[in-house]
Order: sequence, then structure tokens, then C-alpha cells
Amino acid sequence: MKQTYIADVARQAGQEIVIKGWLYNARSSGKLMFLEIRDGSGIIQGVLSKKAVPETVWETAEKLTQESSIIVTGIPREHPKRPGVFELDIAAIELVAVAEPYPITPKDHGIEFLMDHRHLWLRSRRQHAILRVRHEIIRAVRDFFDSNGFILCDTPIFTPAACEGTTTLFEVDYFDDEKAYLTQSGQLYNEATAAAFGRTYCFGPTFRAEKSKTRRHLTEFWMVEPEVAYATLEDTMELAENFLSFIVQRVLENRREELAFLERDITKLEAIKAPFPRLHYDDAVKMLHQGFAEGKLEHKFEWGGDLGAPDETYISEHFDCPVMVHRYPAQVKAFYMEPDAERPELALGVDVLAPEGYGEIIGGGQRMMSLEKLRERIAEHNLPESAFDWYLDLRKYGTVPHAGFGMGIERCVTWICGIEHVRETIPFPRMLYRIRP
RNA sequence: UCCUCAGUAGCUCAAUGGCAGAGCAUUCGGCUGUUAACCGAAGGGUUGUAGGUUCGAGUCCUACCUGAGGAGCCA
Repeated sequence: MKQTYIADVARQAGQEIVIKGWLYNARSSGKLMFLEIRDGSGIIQGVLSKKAVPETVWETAEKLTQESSIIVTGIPREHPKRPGVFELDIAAIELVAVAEPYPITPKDHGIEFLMDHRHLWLRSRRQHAILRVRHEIIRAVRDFFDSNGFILCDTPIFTPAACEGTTTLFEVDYFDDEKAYLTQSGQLYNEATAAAFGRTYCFGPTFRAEKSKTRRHLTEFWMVEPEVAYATLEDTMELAENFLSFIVQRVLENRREELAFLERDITKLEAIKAPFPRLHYDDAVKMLHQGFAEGKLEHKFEWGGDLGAPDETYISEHFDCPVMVHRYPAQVKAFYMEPDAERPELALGVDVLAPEGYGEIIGGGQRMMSLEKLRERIAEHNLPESAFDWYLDLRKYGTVPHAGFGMGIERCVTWICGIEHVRETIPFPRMLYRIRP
């Protein structure tokens, strides 16, 4: 008989079906057994009565251990006490393989143990909820750009030079004449594809060798980066707020059950609608000074610096929506940022800070258009101009104002799920000191 | 790189400087509506490593190892 997935069981109530899965948990009351079966699409409780089945079926059921693989035949029926919930009256069990004692028992476990068993931890309800939300977010990201005239143009993972200096790059020793590095952003290449196609995006893994060890950091993470020709900082802020609103709405539409399981406060997400507040860097500084005066911040913020994690949290607490902090001092931003025409000491960059203290999820801005100014900046940053030959070509052959941003998928998932740590938002997290499993 | 905290049974934890324990998991027995089921029994230990203090160290001291949280830096 054809396999039925647990997610589709309701449609076949009363008919005999076959479920292929694993034993999630078992409870027994002597002559009555309750087997929780999972198949990846969901979990269903199987009911087995000693009187109603052949002795061999009962004996097989008694041998089952947690995570044993089984093919179960039975008839789905509504739960006597829980309307709308289906359980399976088991008629037969085919034992595919008995599992050895399973390390992840139904009781509490510490994070180190769970991370060491990530390959098995993925089978649990919580991880299913989080990774289904991740999948929904990625689908929404693609749908948003695909239906708004963007072309997917993925950028290389091996790159010859850094975007913003070489301290945080992974070196690869393979190419004969020069050192190669794993990409930390597709942005420079995006500028080339945007000049070719107008509106493009890349979406792939990104590598940062920062010796960073906080709940917001991954060594390897996924980033989506749109880039638009003939666009300004204001255009890119508008794109970012529409983009984030779209993603949140899609998750609310399609992943309510998962958010409920994660005990996410839905009202916080329902408030996420464009337009988002915009906060000039100067005003952000004023806000931080007030926070310090009120004793809510430990250190007095100095104009000219970049926002620290506690600063970002303090600012985001003032808004229900993500807040877009724009026009940072040029000195703290990347060399390719376009300066503000009215105040050249400011860069036309924007960071989007997620609400509830989740910090920066988007960084972007308008790129430098002038060949001469770009050459100056490369020199000021002590970067080798030869490495940027092709990049400078983009300014020689029909340069235009253009802008874009990058969003870290895992940070976005962490925020939307309302969970503590990014490490649960990617199937196999790579972090400082952790490369296994 | 810096700061803070932690490491005891397969897992989660307890043990005033004085006999190393409980729950879960495993094995066995009981239970016909269980929901991290429950009840009874059994097996399971080089207390992260190396030194030191002490009559006596899981407990106090030193170093190291591993992990977690945070800072800086970042999406």
C-alpha cells in the first residue's frame, strides 16, 4: 500500500493507511499501548490493544525502542477526548530496525550535549518548528525578489580580496599565484550584476572568521543581498521595510502552528508593517545620551563611533517595528559607501535593528559612484588597488547611483521565532570552536 | 583576545571538608485511555586532567583542558 504522510492523515480518516516513520515515544498500560510515531511531516499517536491484534503484532510492539524505524498499518480516527486530533488504530507493525538506546531522552538536556548530538536533535519537535519557519522565510525571500523583477545572480564563494580588510577572512591555500579567501559578502559582485541586470540578488553562505562568541554569531551563515541600479539610500530603505514586512506576513500566514509551539508572542509580529521608523545617526546618539543620563546604559556613547550591542538593544526597545538607523559617520563604515552630499563626514548607510533586542539583521546603503573618490577611499583604507580593477571598471563604464543591503537569514529566523540563540536556526551550526557534527 | 560562570552515572542534577545519591534512559515485573504516563526491582562511578593543602578533598588552593554567557567585531 502507498505511504501516507502524517500531515495528510485527516483526509483518510476511516480508511486503512500505511505510515513509514520512527517511534518518537511510547507509553503502555498493560494491555494497551500508545506509540507516538513521527515521519518528518508530523507526529501521530498510535493505539494498540492487546485483545484486538494478533499476538505477533503485540510482541513486535513490545520490542520497540525510542527511534526504532517502523512501518505501521492502521486506521486513523479522531481522538476520543481531543476533537480535530487524529490517532491511529494500529493493525500491523513492520519493524524495519530496532534502535540502540537513544541518547536524547524525553527529559532535559544541556546545550553542549544537544549540540554534540545535533544530527539527532533535528528530530525533535522544537527543531522542526524552527527549521520549518526558516524554510518559510527563505521561500518568502525568494518569492519577494522573484516577483519584484529581481534576477538571482549568485556570487562566488572563493574571492581574491576582502571587502573590508582581511582580518576576518578564512584563507584558502589552493590557487597558485595568490591567496584566496571564503566570501564574507557578495556585495562587490552584486554591483557588477546590478549594472548588468538592473535588479539582482544573491543568496548563499557567508564566512566570517571573527573570534566572536555570542548568541548572535555564526562562523558560517546564509545571507541574502539585493542590489539595485539607479537606487538611493532612501530607495533601499523602502525596499528593506517592504521586504521584511512581506516575510513576517508570510510566516504569520503559513507557520502559525510552529510559532505557537515556540510560544512566540504573535502580537509582536502582527505589528510589523511598513513603513518602519527611520532614525538619523545624530538622533540615535541623542537617544543614547538620554539613556546614559537615565542610568539605562553603562557607557556614555561618543559621536563618531559604531553602535555596540547594548546600544542597539536600547534603541530598538523604543519601537514596535524594526528601526532603520541611517547616515553613520563614514569612518566606521566600509570604503565603498557613498558620502552624504550635504554632510560628507556621513555615509549613506543604513542598519536595520530588529525589535525586542534582536539587534542588527540588515546592513546596507548607497554605493560610491565616483571613480576618483573610490580610488581615494581604497588608498585611505590601505587596500591594494590592483585587487579592485574590475570593481573600478563599474565606475568607468556607465556608473550610476546604486544601493542594496544584506540580511542574515539566521538572525531573521531567530527574531521571528523569538528564540534565544542563532545556533538553532541552521541545521548544522558552525561556530567558534565548533565544527561537529 | 579579554571578563564571568560551569565540569559528579548514558542524560539532567544533588551531596556542611567526614559512607557518592535521586529522577530519566536501559533490563525485568505490574497496570485497558496514556500525554515528559504511572508503580515496584536491578545493573550502572578513576567526581574534566595534573599537582598541592589536610588525619581525611566531589567540596579548599594552583595550573591546564573543555564548554557556556558576555565584551569587542559583525549580518
